Amino acid sequence: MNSQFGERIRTLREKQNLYLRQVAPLLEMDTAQLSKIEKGLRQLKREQIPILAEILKASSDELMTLWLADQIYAVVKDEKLANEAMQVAEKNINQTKRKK
Amino acid sequence: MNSQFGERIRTLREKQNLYLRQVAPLLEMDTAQLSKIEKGLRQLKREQIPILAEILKASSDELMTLWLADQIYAVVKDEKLANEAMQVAEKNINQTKRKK
DNA sequence: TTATATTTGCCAATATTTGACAAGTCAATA
DNA sequence: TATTGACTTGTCAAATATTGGCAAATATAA
Repeated sequence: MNSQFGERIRTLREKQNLYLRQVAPLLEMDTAQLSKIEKGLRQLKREQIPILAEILKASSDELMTLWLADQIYAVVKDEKLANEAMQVAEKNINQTKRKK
Repeated sequence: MNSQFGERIRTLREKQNLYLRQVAPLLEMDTAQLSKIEKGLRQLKREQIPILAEILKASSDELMTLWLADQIYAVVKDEKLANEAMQVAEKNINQTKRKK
């Protein structure tokens, strides 16, 4: 639970008036799995994000951002040093980028 | 490779003039494993961080922060949306904190 | 060469995540 | 209250990923 990505794709799906039963097969899974994904109990595969974005007529970048944010959140939730760790990580990312 | 945590504990170990062979048994592992951890090829278990901090006479919080930063980095490295995702995640963390 | 420290490669053991299915809840409505 | 449709939940084997342990390789110094 507590999944930004899951909440977002549920909202988008409902906005498109689509049922789980309609969307799930397009992602080659059953409704139970997609239901769990929307509730944050399972992870959508990274490479399926663009596919789902198209189905839901949404921005792939937006969904990818939320999906990544969920992964990060899973690492640091309940950590008292979460913010410090994020700062260090952010620095590393931007340094790596600069080197390219 | 590319592990802040690993680099740091190697530096600390060398500063204490300790060999892998001396430290590894205190963590109940062999030198090969600890070597890989220092090179970022394996992860130290989260619960072993305080133990290692004591051995190296270092700050447990500092090591924990670097360890967490490595986990975050593993998620977002190579992601063009890394920074956006970090911002979203950071917001979630601080909202969760506030609710407590 | 020998000795010591570290590294690397391999693979079985262990742990984690996923896929698939069945059974369950819930709400609407006949 | 029985039925239907949408969604949810639980279970568990299968698929994946990670780790532990060992042996061999490398490196450096004497």
